[in-house]
Amino acid sequence: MDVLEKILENNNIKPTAMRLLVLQFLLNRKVATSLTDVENYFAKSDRTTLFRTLKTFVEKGISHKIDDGTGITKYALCEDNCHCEIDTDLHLHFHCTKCNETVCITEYKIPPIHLPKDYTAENVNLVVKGICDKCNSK
Amino acid sequence: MDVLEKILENNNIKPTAMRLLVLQFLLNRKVATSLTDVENYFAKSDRTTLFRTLKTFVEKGISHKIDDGTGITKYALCEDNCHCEIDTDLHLHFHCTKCNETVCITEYKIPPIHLPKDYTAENVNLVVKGICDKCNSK
DNA sequence: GTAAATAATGCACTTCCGTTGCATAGGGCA
DNA sequence: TGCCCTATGCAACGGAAGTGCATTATTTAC
Repeated sequence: MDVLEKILENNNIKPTAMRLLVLQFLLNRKVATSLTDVENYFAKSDRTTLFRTLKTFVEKGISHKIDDGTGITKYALCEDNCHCEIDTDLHLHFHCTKCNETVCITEYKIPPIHLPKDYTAENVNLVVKGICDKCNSK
Repeated sequence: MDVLEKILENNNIKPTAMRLLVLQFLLNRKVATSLTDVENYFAKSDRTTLFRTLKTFVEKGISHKIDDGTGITKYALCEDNCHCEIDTDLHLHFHCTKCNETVCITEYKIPPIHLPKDYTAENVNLVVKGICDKCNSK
């Protein structure tokens, strides 16, 4: 059986043609992807379908939403060693203001956050903006 | 001269009636404020004017934009001991998922962020979601 | 003081993105 | 084959940010 199909079925997602294509697209991209990105790539398909496909991926846990401060929701598949889908994990995302791409940086961990008394943390979103490695080496 | 006027004039903002009112409103609120919040409070005024007032405040440096992950842009005046308007400062914002309010937490600093090679950080946005002190003590 | 210039305000409208409702198509199963 | 459930596609909605332009207010020049 196809690797892509396996990924979907392992997460209780019926492997339709569209979903396999979107999954492959996300796998090939190393950066966080917006609905519009997917939409532009699959010009033939409907936005709603793609929207719901991404939503399904998030709900089933093979992808996670990223809020990188641009106001546009991004999606990224978690790598094997990335546990971004777990609420208690600390997400570190880097948004390059030059190429406008957002990447999930998994190799550097976020130090624990200290909060004032009586505050309870459920989720942490850390977005660093700046220039990415590719743009810096140009 | 009025304190409010002084604040505006010190930052090269012409102190119009509307701006003074918005400034006062922001001063009284201890939490981050969205355009809609201001709009609802000043029902008589036009949204565009309020939008541009907030924009002016940000441009002139007496307020800063907050992206708390709700998708709605918030604004907050910096307190005297808060340097949120400077790019190099590390912003820590707390969004309560119960009362839906976002506050600027200035008393706890963010540890320095380590990035992979060739990444340059210009700005850091850290949003912690959870339950705030008020909601926790209810 | 009047006129011209500049800035602020208000209204209308646009755009963008996320989202939902509903009808249709497709695939699995009795 | 026929039924059912899910996925898909089309249309439309809604919220929020933002823009263009005419009007009003305020400052500046004469």
